[in-house]
Amino acid sequence: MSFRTRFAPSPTGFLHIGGARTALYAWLEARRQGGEFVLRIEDTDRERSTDAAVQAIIDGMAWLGFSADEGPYYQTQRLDRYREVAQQLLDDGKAYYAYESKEEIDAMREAARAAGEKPRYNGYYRDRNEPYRDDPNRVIRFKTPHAGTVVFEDKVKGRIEIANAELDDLVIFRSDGYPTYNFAVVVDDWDMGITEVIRGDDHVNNTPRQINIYHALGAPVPTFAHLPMILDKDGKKLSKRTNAVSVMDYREQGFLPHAVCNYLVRLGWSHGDQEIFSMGEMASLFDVADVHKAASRFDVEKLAWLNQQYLKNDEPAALVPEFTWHLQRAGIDLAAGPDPADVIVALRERVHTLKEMAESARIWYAPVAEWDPKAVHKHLETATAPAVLKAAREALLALPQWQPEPIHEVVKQVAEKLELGMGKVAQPLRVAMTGTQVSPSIDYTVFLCGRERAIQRIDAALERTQPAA
RNA sequence: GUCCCCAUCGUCUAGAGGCCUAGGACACCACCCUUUCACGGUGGCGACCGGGGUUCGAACCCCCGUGGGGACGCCA
Repeated sequence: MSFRTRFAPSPTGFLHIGGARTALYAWLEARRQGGEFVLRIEDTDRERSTDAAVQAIIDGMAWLGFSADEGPYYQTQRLDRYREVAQQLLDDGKAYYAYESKEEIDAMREAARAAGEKPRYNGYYRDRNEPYRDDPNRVIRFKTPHAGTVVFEDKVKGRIEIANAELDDLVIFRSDGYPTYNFAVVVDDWDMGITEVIRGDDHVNNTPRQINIYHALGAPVPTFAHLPMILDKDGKKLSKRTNAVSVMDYREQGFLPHAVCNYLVRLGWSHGDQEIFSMGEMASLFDVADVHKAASRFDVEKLAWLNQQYLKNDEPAALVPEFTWHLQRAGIDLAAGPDPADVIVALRERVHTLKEMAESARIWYAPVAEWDPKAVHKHLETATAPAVLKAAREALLALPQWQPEPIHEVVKQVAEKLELGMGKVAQPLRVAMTGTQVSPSIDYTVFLCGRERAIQRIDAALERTQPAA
């Protein structure tokens, strides 16, 4: 049978970083195995599910650079099928109706806990064979075997064993007529021919229950791979309050989708000492079976480093669309300045994110916002600055080709002509162009201003110099 | 409380009994490069949770402890 896995989020919010990793791993695994990756929306919780969340999940995946081969399927569109399967279980005597109220069940759990046991349903209606009654508390419960042990070989966790005695008769159909998660997943994964279930390890404890249902249904049991959690920097659960949790938050912060995927794939998995993986390499090298068992912490610093690696090594043109998105977000008028690809070349070694890059780029799209007094004092109010600026102005005006290389020559020639060090020429020019003493290399800084704007800025700077004594 | 799982530098990890004086990466520090800021280069700091076994030999295997996480819903 061909390999099939799936990503099955419940649409109750954005695509968070943990879900993104689960989806990525499942997608990667499907790629390597030459199988399919199915998207299924688990929307049986009608209260919390929204269409907007479904879209957010799909958009998040698309931004990261992958998508489902099949689906999305919606559980709410498969209700008849769940009813049919539940009825079958009822007919086979493998499930039964139960009528306890919430309060009664709470009391049961309380009693079990008081007795030092796991809080469980006591199976009151299990073998009572009472006639069906139309009761508002009516649910369908699954007959979990009393004896025996469920054992499964998890691809990441290894052998996991749980005694059936630890389990109780779980509800598979709620009183509102909707199936519960543990039942719907099994029916879905069976119907959809899923051969490998890849999901978060908060589901390990559900797995034995689900395996019992597979058995009761006579369905083939898929293999399981339970991924450890992602923790925050302090080893705590990722929370909305203190961390960026939505993948789109990472976009907002200026990270490249590719860098996020690369970071995620290295979180709990490795391939020797390799740090940088193209999507293609990931797809051919990644194997869930090699994923770490322990949870790992999210380190934005390393993500930032990875992001810069991509900023530096990607083709600038390939970065332009995402960079443009940030420029626009920063309220920068693209028409008022240079080609974004040139800006990328100038800044990619100096920033870690596209957001920073957009901020730093502002100087070439809008007027100098303010003159740093220290910069002005140190580099403009000097004996040599006026001569430097005048010489540069003249040479730049006459320059046949407005390109970084010739501009660099101009700077060199001015330095030679006035018998000054490069710093004595570059710094005043830099302050003239930017109002600060920090910027990319002087040739690019001038180049990106454009000739007209560069000359204007030199004139403005000249007014701030002190007349040579 | 009960059950399940986990445990190598601050962080991500390599390590599948001798190759380990424990390797790489991020971060940090120093130096070099340099027209600023960076990039880059070189070097440094820095870990096998504790205790028992098994073995000629253990980061790797077993047991106990400790610590951490997860689950115990008519949520998924």
